[in-house]
Amino acid sequence: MSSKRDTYRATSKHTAILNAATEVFLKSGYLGANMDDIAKSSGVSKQTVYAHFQSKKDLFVEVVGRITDDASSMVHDSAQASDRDDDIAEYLLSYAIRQLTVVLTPRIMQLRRLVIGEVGRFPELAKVLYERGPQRTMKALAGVFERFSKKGRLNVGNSIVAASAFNWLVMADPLNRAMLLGDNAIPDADELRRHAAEGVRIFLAAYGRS
Amino acid sequence: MSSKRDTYRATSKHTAILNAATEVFLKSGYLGANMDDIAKSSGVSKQTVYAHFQSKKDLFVEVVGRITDDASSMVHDSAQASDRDDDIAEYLLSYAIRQLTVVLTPRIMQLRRLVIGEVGRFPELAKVLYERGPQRTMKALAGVFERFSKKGRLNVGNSIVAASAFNWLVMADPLNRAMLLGDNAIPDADELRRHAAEGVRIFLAAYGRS
DNA sequence: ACAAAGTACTGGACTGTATAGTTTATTTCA
DNA sequence: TGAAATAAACTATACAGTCCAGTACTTTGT
Repeated sequence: MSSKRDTYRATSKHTAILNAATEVFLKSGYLGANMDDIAKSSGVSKQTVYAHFQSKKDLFVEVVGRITDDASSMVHDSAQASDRDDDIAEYLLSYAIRQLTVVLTPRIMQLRRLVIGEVGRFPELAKVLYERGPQRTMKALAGVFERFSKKGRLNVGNSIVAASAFNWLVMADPLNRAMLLGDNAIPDADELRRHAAEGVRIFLAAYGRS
Repeated sequence: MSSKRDTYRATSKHTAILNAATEVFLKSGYLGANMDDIAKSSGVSKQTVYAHFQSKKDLFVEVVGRITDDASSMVHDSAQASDRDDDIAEYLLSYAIRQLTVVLTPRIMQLRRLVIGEVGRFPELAKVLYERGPQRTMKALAGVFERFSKKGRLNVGNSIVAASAFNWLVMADPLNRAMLLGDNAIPDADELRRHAAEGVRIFLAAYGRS
């Protein structure tokens, strides 16, 4: 806790450790990872690792927290051009494709697997991943839908319900396939686009106004 | 391999070991589980465990395979009353509720977490889980949809695409919540019914014929 | 029926290895 | 000179898998 900068402990080593630990944990899981490996692969002595992080658990929590944050902002940074009066179908399609493209990467898939496998040991991490992942996405979408709805361009009762429907219409199938079948099951850009388009079509059939 | 019944090795102990191992693996994960615990909790000596199963890996594979099979048949055994000329909405709703009720149990959720966490070490198990889970469901649904479609009561292009859409409209949100937020996030029967109804509504808006 | 022979099982000690975290003596560098 | 870092040895524990000596059960031949 408190501050890692109590004295002049090198920032570069701190991040070197975090980076190495990230790779090791992603590859081997929490129990499978080993602190000697992490130290060696950070180019740092084991003692230094323990100078920067109190324990394996602490290190793991920081690692997962950091990737989760990074991934979350990657998803939500680009584009928020919500209010444009363009074709709604167009808007939803590009939203869907961006979402799919960002989330369906080996790294984020592996993070999900890791966190899900450790729900028992680290329930907090999974909760945070849910909040910064699906939940954050759905809240953002719900806001957009409400605005569209007020302009009479969408017919949405409960905007959160609609957002969840849209989100999972788009994400669920490829996400679940990739989770269980591995990175080879990640669809290519073409398939992604077709899948996203069908999701948009279904959504607009249920919530559209025209 | 070959046969466990080469001689008169007791079936009761075999299943006692499997049952105990199931609990231990579900609770602690693959690496977290420990063969002494499994032996003790089977009421059997460690030597006997190794007489019935060659190694921890073998035992794990059998355990996961067995729960997967059980779960899969639980989902697919009850009801296949497809061709009845009832209300389609009614049919879909009951299908959805049954599916949700069977899958959203702590045991099956924990199995999914376990298998997902071990995709790296045991990719085959995850593949089998996918095939006997979502894939099997979607194939069955696709068959039903095609029949409805031929009778002109549904307007489905690619039946697999439609089946996937329906399946995930119904399953994705509660499944993902429960995966990450734990068993407390499993919705009660009322919530389940409302969620299923909205899924059916969306699906019929896109694929219905009326 | 009965005994001999083989098979299953037990309990516990044992081997070998892995690994989280600590300690110590030494070196680097500001 | 003094904090930060290093390397390497060390502690303590955990655990997969094996070995062994002895007990109990099942089968088979008579």
